[in-house]
Amino acid sequence: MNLEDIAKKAGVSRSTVSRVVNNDRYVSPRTREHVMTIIEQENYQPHPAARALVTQRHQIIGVAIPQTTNVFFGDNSYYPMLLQGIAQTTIERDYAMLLWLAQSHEERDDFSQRVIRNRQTDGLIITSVTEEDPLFAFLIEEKRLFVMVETPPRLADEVNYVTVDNVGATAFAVSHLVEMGRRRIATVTGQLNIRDGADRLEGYRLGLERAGLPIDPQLIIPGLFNWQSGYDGLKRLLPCQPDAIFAGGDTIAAGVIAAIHEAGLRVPDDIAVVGFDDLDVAVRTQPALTTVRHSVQKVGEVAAQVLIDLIEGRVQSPHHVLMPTELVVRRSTNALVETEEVYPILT
Amino acid sequence: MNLEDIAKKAGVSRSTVSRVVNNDRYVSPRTREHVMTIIEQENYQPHPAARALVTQRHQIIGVAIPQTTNVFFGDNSYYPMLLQGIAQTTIERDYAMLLWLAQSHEERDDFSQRVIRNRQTDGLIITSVTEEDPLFAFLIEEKRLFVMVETPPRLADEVNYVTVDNVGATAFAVSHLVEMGRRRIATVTGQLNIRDGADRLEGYRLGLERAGLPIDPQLIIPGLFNWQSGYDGLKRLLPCQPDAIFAGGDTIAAGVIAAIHEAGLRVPDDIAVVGFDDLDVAVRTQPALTTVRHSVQKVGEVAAQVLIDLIEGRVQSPHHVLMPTELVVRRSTNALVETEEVYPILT
DNA sequence: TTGTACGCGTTATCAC
DNA sequence: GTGATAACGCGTACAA
Repeated sequence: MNLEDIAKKAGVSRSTVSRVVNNDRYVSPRTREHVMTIIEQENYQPHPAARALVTQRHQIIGVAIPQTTNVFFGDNSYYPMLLQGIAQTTIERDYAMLLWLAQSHEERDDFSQRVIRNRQTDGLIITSVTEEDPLFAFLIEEKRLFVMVETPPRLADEVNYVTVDNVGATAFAVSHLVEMGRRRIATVTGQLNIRDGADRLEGYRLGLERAGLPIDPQLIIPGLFNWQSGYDGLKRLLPCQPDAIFAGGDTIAAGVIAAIHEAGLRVPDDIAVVGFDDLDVAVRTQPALTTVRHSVQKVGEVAAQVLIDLIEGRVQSPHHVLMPTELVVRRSTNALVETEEVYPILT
Repeated sequence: MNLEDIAKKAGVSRSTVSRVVNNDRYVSPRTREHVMTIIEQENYQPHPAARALVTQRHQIIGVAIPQTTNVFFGDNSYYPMLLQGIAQTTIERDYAMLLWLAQSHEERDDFSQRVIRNRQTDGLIITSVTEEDPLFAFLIEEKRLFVMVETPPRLADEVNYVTVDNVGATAFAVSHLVEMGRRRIATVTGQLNIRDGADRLEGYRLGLERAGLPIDPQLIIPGLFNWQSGYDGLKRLLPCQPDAIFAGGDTIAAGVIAAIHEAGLRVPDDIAVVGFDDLDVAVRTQPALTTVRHSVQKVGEVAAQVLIDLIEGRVQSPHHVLMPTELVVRRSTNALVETEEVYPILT
């Protein structure tokens, strides 16, 4: 079934059917209705490839995740939530989503090439890009349309992105620890070559500075966004006797808490813990975790909206969005809290 | 840059360039090499829509996950692992992956329609389909090419699928509990309208039967594939004084273990626990979890291989694959085990 | 308001 | 081996 067939059945020309399909104004209500009946009766669908060939639009957006396997499906619901958000928007806007998952670190160049060479998408959403990632460089070089879901490693004012104020939110979280009477505040970071990781470390420093506290390099443990880093990190910190830990992510925080318990110490009495992201795990630690909440799903939604708006020329490049965050205070920093107290973080 | 342009630069016809691009035999080595240089020099890529229009192939496979949001990104790395496996194969076979994520339960019909009506894929991989899922019915009705990654809810001998022997593996796990001296073996199941959930319950029954143990309905708690179900499930089981729990999934098992500890009991001394899947969480419970291991990632890989083989006519429908499983014995059932012992499960 | 005619970039089928 | 040429199914100026 194609335009021609429908046209014949309806006794009109191909163009008229095409107009009906594309909601063109110049069709009389009668013919429109008539053609519509035939279309529905025959369950006709325009052929996407034929349409793409002439419009040069595919109604598909790509999502590229250049992280290695273990990060993607590690103990970590970040990517699924992001994808869910993107999916939401694509459905609303009648697009489809092409997903690119990197396999191993070694094939990074291969992966980038593959994503770039593919021409079946109208634009790209990318995340977790490290500074030296070839994908980023290629996209810039080829002048491709893309939106990042974190602050770009460079060219921040030329690139489209949607992110949260990692620096400000972390500083706010650190201030909270100070308010709770903590003075030896340590941190276990996520990957520092990912912007989110680096920015949170910067926020940690900013928070200490604002409180007039010194920055002790011994209290800064670089890690990855996973449980093990938190666990190992705390063990390394113990000799320095910290009274609070800011973890670069909630899964890190979960590892930290496990290690604190294993050392026979109590949370928050001996060491308070703050995380970032408010993942599922945050309400499941013992005690529940104080953390910075931001909706990863919402970030995904907005990123897809921005990308599609760019594709359809509704907005201009570069386009930047900063999503709001809030501090969710639970018992890992304040034993007196009922279940949780939520404070908006102004940036 | 299109075929025509390349042809002009190379001083040959469009057809010749096309032959070079598609590795046709009937091109002399000289011309092939010559054309190749131009192609690489111009960084030429055939336009996928134009190609799809004539070949009726898109080189894209679709993946549809009709589960609601919370299941997809819940405390559960099943889907990410599956996607990673599928991605691996699509990259190897030079395909791309279109991902469909359902939003809410209510829009299930909408979702199915959307997946079905889209014509940009050459075939579909679907998972977590409940018996009454409209997607399954639509796919059958429209005679679309698809592969399931679990046993189909019906028409099992007509539908392509890749799965593990849930029944046999679970029975084996239950036998292991019996060998360890357990007699009051309870279970907390996953969704019973998903085949994996139902089959594991059947395996539980089979395992008890083989051991000559009675089946006590009070010891069977239906749940979902999540932590909370395990936690709540155990609380309901406590009055029945079970000495072992088979959990329908590892995340359920993690919830079970947490609740056991909260009740002041010990694992495995008072209650032994077995899970299914060997997710990351399995080595992180206290004590580490005995579980049925099967590579979800591998299942994804194979499912994509089967689908692409079907698309390319390398194999015939219906095609069925049963993936191997093994029992990983850790301390949640046997306190004497060093770290783990692995036993293949023959089916 | 409707129809005609052309082009989008390929592959496939012929001649040569 | 190579080169014309006809599809593939659609959108869209332009003519009517």
